[in-house]
Amino acid sequence: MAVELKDLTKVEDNYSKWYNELVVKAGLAENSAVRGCMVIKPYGYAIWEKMQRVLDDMFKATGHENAYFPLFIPKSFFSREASHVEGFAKECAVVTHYRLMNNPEGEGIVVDPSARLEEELIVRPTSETIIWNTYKNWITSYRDLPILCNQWANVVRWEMRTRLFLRTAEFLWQEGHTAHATREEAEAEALKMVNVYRDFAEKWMGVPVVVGHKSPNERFAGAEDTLTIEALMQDGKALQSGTSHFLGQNFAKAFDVTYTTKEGKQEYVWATSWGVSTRLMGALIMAHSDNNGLVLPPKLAPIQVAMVPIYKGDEQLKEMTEKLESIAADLRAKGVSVKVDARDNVRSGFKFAEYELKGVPVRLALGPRDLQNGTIEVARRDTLTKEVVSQEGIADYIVSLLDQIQENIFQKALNYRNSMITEVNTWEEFVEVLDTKGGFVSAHWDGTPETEVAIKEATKATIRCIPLDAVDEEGKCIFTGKPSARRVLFARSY
RNA sequence: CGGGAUGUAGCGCAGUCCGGUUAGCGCACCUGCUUUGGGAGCAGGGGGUCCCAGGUUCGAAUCCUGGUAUCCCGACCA
Repeated sequence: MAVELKDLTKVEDNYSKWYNELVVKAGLAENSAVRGCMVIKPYGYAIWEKMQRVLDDMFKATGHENAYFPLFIPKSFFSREASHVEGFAKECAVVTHYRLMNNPEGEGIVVDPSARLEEELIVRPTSETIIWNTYKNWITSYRDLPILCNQWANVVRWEMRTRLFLRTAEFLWQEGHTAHATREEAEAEALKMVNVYRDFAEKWMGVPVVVGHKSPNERFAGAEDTLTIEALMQDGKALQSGTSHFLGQNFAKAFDVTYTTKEGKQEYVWATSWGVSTRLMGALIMAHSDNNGLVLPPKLAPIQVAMVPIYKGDEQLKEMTEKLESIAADLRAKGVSVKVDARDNVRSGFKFAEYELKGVPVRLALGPRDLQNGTIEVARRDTLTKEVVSQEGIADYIVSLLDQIQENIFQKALNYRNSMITEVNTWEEFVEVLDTKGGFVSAHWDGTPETEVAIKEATKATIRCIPLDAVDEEGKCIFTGKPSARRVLFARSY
């Protein structure tokens, strides 16, 4: 597998190609025979599995349970919440028939026209409606609340244009759906979960994110408030990486979900929903990769340490491999995932390049010279540096090195991200920064949807979020000059 | 759905304009020998409904008509 990555460039369309090439060549995923859908290959899926496990633990630790709801949603459920259906209607896959038959007029198989469903089924683009239709049966009293459920599932959104991991017609995700007795409790839940996402992105993926509110234009269809984590990619575009919605009583009203309070009154239930998807894989790839390929944070890397023997002849191969296996055993005992690569059909230089492409954080190489000196070569993926160290205490050394790499990857991304938040006060500056530098632009906005739309039409930039930690600051909208109370973050985005 | 491009071996492509040997190249794959501290070299070998259907022709990967698929740029993207 000879691999040559093109230069990583900041030029927008080249970056797209580069990204796509990287995803395919690193063995993460590929386009499938089905339009807009992707095949996640074992190496990519291993990363996703690790993400799943960590997130799942975080959900459990915050009191949530897993459940599963149907893939198909009756059309009538789907249309109960007006703004919800409006937001999703244009991208739904619809099941209309339930049977095939042999083609009576020739070869092949055709849809049996007599097997038309009385009511069409929507392949879920998100599960609020089917879940709230179910919650109706689960909730009668304040004693039934809160309900804190999460679902791991696939969903389908028939997008016009798709990109591996970032926007695929089918994608994997988790969606949490909670029901609460009070507005305050539901709002706190939405905030709690967006902070879980922030922790996961920063501590596990090494991707710094800005947490904030979406503007009304960018809000989830059917939500009263949408909280988001926004990450910045290396080409200066933002990526919405996870969202947590306060749904108010919209779905409770649409599905008539009420409960009896302690005082015996009937009240509508308050709701949240929150989700992250395989899009996080895209964020992981685009936040850290370099011209040699992926750079994976140790905490999510399927292989944390790759070991490559340097040898001549079978005897040396055996000798080096044995030594490496014994070091590997020490590392495995400390919970490190290790691959000893004793393949004899590719040369060591090839293996080096391959593990770099795949983003393996640490590579060890052991040759006759090392065996004689009691040393081993340690190469870091994040800095692309190599050093020769003693085999003495190597396992502990590697364990702490992995921590250092995790931290370094995050710091590097954080420094970059911080350097890419630019405050501007005039329209000219705003346009200039977007066109030349990219990244987040912190600017005043008059708070109206009309202005946001106009800015989007003029520059393709949208409000990524109104940061939670935005300080109150009097200013004038860069577009209309009307008064504004705080800055918001604009960016071009995926 | 608009604008542009492409479909030839697992992948990437040449050949198509101007029809004519047995359809070719690189990578990958298989065999052998030599190599091995950063993507090995040499020799040999296997693999093709040239996207599909129809037409023109003595003869079509190549020309014509229709279909279809994919990609890029827009539109779309809670």
